[in-house]
Amino acid sequence: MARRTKEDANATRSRLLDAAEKVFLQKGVSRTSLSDIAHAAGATRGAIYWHFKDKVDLFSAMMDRVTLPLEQGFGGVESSTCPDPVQRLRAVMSIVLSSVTQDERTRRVFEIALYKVEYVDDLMGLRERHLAACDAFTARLAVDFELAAAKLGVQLPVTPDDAAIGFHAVFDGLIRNWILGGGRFDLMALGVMSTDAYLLGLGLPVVLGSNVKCVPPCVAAVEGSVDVLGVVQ
Amino acid sequence: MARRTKEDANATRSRLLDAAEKVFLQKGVSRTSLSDIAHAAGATRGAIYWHFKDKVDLFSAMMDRVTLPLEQGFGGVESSTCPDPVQRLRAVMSIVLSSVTQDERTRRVFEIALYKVEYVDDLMGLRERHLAACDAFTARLAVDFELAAAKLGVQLPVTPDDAAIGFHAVFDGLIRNWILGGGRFDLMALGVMSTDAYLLGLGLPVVLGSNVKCVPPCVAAVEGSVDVLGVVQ
DNA sequence: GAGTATACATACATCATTGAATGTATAATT
DNA sequence: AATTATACATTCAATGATGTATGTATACTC
Repeated sequence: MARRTKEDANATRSRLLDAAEKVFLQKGVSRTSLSDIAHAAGATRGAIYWHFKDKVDLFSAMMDRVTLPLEQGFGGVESSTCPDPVQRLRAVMSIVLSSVTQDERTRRVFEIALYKVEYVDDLMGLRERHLAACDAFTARLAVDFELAAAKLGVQLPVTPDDAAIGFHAVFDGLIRNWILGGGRFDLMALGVMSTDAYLLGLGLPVVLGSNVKCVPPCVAAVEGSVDVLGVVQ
Repeated sequence: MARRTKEDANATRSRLLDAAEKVFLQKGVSRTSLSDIAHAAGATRGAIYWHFKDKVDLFSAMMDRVTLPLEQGFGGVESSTCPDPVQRLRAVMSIVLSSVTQDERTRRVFEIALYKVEYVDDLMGLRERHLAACDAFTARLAVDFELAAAKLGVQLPVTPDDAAIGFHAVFDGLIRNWILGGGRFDLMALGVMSTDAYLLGLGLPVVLGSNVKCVPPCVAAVEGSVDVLGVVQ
């Protein structure tokens, strides 16, 4: 065929990424050939090799479409908009869960990242990046745990770091099982209850299942909230 | 070569499974060829095709070596040996965590199941089986949550089923992150603390981090304890 | 309006993997 | 002791998948 305008090219790129999402989810990353993706996008492998270096590059771009805006929006819950550290912890959790439940693309990419790809070789870089994001996320959580304990004058039974790891594990596990089961339970409701129970058990005063306050408006728009990669696994 | 004795054949089969574990962990399931495994086992593909139908069959056999004994030993924590439902919940969790931390093979196979395989096509049967085990596991947890609430005369803030899902999510998430990070934190200690905090937050009386009692002797032997598949994801 | 870079499509060569077919030496059976 | 089934090893044909090379039509530059 022929050369398209810049917008056409971008549209093609998006169609390729959309197709990749679809086919990756169906067949798994390793079992889908570039030909599969090209066909699903109504194009040929030529288009893929023009826009991307190889399959790993394509996969990374697909992930970036979801994770980058989420990493960007990490500041959604700032101390300015949400002064109480405990409520901030609850807000962060709520934001992550809503991004998974509300945004279809986020959910699909999560499912791919969780169950349809093997973290080896070329994809190992992704694992490292993920681990780093995970660390940054728990580090941020740890700060709020420490602030909360100090503010309330309570002594946590564990270090802030450990408290953060456990907190992270709660909704990490919930998200995984929610996706595995195809959304068989109310992720938002159970997520709030479970993390509240955890916080309460650590000695932080929360009313079980009470409304999550100080969630910024951006949550309604779902896009862009908090580092979700740090939650995936 | 020539025909071996029955024991020789079984030894070969075991060596093939050992090699599969090793190579799957290194290269991921889809990227390892049967030739890779055969070579690692000091054999040829002929041996593999003799003992197994194909790669999926080999993979299933490898999983069975770990999961079957664990599914078998589900009764490790019976009401006879552990009469208190809350302590039973803690014991079950403790058993699962110790099997992961103590048994090298279990840990390896968990890592493969979590990060080195794609749940698609042929492997979908495994996903279904896993989901069923997961359901059975949470159903059992739910029973103890209900018994605990009744025995203590407390009203849980959630249904027993939801309490079980959350409980499961806690150490499911912990195990995942522990494996991802290569064992960077004390899984046993953090697992006990986190689940205790969760139970306490739900209104069940536990002393945070107290010793887990009524763990049967079989835990020391690690092998065979509880349905771990229901924990994997 | 000629040339060039762009945005792909098509064609090709290479390589790896698979399943099956066949070979074969020996343990078990009689 | 002859036969047979076993436990593999070896060989073969077929299939894709990949990366690259090349073709080509058109948008853009001058």
